[in-house]
Amino acid sequence: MSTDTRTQFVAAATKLYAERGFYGTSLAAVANELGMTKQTLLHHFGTKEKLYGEVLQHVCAPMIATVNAAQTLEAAFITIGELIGEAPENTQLLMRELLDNKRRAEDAHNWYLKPFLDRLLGLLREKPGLETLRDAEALTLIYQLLGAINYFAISKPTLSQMYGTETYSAMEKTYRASIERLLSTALEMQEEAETGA
Amino acid sequence: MSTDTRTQFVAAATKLYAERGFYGTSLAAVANELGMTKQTLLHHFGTKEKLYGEVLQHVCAPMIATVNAAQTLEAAFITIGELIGEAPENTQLLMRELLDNKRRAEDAHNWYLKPFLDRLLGLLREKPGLETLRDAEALTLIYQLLGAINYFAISKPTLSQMYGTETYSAMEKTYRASIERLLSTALEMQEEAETGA
DNA sequence: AGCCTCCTCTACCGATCGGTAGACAATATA
DNA sequence: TATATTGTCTACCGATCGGTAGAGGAGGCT
Repeated sequence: MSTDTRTQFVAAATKLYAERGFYGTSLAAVANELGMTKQTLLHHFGTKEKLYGEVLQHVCAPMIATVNAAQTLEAAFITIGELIGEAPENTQLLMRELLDNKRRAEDAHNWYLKPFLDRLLGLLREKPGLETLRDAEALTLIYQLLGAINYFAISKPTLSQMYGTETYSAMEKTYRASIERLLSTALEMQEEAETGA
Repeated sequence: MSTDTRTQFVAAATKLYAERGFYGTSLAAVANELGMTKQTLLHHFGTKEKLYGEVLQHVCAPMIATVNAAQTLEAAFITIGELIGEAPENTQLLMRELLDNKRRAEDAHNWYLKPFLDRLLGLLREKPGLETLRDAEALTLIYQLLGAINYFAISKPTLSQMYGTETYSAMEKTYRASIERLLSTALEMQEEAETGA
């Protein structure tokens, strides 16, 4: 079975796919990370696409588990932020997938994160006054927050170079508090709009 | 000179780089879009990297011009939203650049959008009470908004597939109003935090 | 012993990659 | 007419791509 070798390959592939993207990462490069040949890699995974599929699942699983365990929307977003901080390369990989999956529309990849989004929608609807929020409004709200978090996460190299690493780490410190304020305010606004309408 | 052929090439390259990324786009594919050979393309641009550089400049220029023309931060974000709506592939391309430029850190590419960000910072500091806002706080605020807008823009295919095109177009309708609310609320919050501290 | 499954390897395939060299036609300049 | 510049082309280069075929070692099972 050698689950060990497989998981090592998946970890190395995650790193490289995140850094260079699917097309920028060769099988030989992934195998080289472990000092092995690409043929060994192919023996375990069959094709490059299948390897990518496993990587995607491996990246999505902890995120889905995290939001499923969260009791409130606020808690969910806090743990999401922590996950991103621990493994920024996962965020990078998912962002690339978001950009690419127009072309792989028919594949199953797209759906890996649907439970994640559905859980966030569910948590949002548990808020008093928002039980009957429609998909469009709820998704809009959640996407604003996800966008703010994820975009910041992938901008580290750019921001560090433009404004210096000191400025960037200062941003990191204020960002979490800022996101929490954004979340609570967005919820209040949404609530008002609902009851007002 | 034949500026015409060059601009045609740049337009075709923009489209393909946005869709497939730098590594997923071959010179032959770009040339094929105009029914020409890759050698003709190379004759005009020298290397693939140089073509990419011109594409990047061509994408950044209208965004910088737009925010420079804007009188207020709100107006700037509204026109940014319109630009993204008109040419979503440009957003896609810039997002890819954001993911990739960790590797091209030393190149000049990264700096194409710095005037854009600096202008937004300047507009933010024109707000009463925010004149002395530090870079970190100001950038955090702006990045949340840019993140929310851009992330939504590149999620169209995914969201359309997951929740249907009707839900997505409903989101599009509410998104702009939602962003404006987010912006005004963020400004209020920031103002309070400043004066309170 | 013999067999079998798992794993890693060398060697190779056709296709495609970015890039080079140089022929040829068209236009402009003199 | 002769020359120079520009633009497009065919033909080719070495490198690398994803993937295939098959040899052979290591260890467990009967």
